[in-house]
Amino acid sequence: MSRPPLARERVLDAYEALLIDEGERAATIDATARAAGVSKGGLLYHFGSREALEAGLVARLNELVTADVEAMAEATEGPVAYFLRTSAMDGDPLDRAIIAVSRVSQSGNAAAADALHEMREKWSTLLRPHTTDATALDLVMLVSDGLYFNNAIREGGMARPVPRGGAMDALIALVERSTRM
Amino acid sequence: MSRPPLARERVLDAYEALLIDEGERAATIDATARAAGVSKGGLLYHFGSREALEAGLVARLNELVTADVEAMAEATEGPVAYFLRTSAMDGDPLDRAIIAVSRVSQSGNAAAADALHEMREKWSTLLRPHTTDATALDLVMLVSDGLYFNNAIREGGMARPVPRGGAMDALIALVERSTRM
DNA sequence: GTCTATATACAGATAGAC
DNA sequence: GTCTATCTGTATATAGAC
Repeated sequence: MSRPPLARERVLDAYEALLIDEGERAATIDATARAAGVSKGGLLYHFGSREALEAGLVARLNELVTADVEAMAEATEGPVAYFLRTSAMDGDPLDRAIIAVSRVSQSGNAAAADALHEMREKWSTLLRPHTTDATALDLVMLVSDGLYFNNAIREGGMARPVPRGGAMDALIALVERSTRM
Repeated sequence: MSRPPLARERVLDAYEALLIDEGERAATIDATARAAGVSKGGLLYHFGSREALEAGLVARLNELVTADVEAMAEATEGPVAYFLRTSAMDGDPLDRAIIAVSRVSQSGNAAAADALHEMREKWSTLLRPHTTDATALDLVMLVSDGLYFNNAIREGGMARPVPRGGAMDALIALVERSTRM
């Protein structure tokens, strides 16, 4: 919590952006250093290896998840609506961390995969009392996953198939009609 | 259609498996050649570059999508149920192709991203007449995306959060109650 | 059609100057 | 804390033998 050095955060931001925008192969230490405006050696002072860089991203995700679960529990529109709405918040720090960590997990990083699974567990635990049964919970979780997946595979200038604005409100209403306690 | 050389298909299978199991960074030409049981030079005779390898995978996806859309249109349980059920068919050639191509699309391969979008378009077009409105169609598509996403991020020995067997039947029934014409 | 050998480039990581 | 220089391994791709 003792706020970390600025450069460290800038490096993490750059690495996250590269993972999201250009994929894991493009997110090299070299490219990350350039994007963050430091040299390779400078980066490696903060993160001694590529693995350490990945671990830093996972740690950031865990912090954001903790805050998100707290906010979800207290949301005035209820956890289900809050959960679905925030599953498609493009550019949101949590959403960016999730997409970046899911890219890292695809290379076989077990800690990254575990973090994603634990996040899902926390969400299900919180949402379970607000859904009629296990099937309804499955539905809510899968719609959220679908929103992330679409955020994750979108192309540069291409219009996204994810419902926005009024369409998102309608979707939330439909899911709540189908699943809410 | 004039059936392609066996070695070519084996190379494509190996590349697909590496992308799914170890991610794009591990799916190098060298590793693919080894997994397919040919030398690097042998592989490069069939696919002259990494891009050609990616293009081969996209072509395979397009063929499988065409066949899938036909099967969906004729499914006795109706297209919606067929669509959801086959969205989580682990090990199915189409599902494997989708996951592999989605990995490739993350490195910025535009043809791969386009193929995925066109696939989604074909599915929506076919499903639209079988759903009550645009929101219901969104719901069906997002549940399917969620099923793929979970297939895609699963870990080695880890139990998957995707509904199977009876849970899948229950999910399909719930979605159909909520969305069907 | 498949191989080995090789050229070229780039990735990750270390050493040591400032 | 940040840099440059450098080592080592590995990736893509080509050339040419079989």
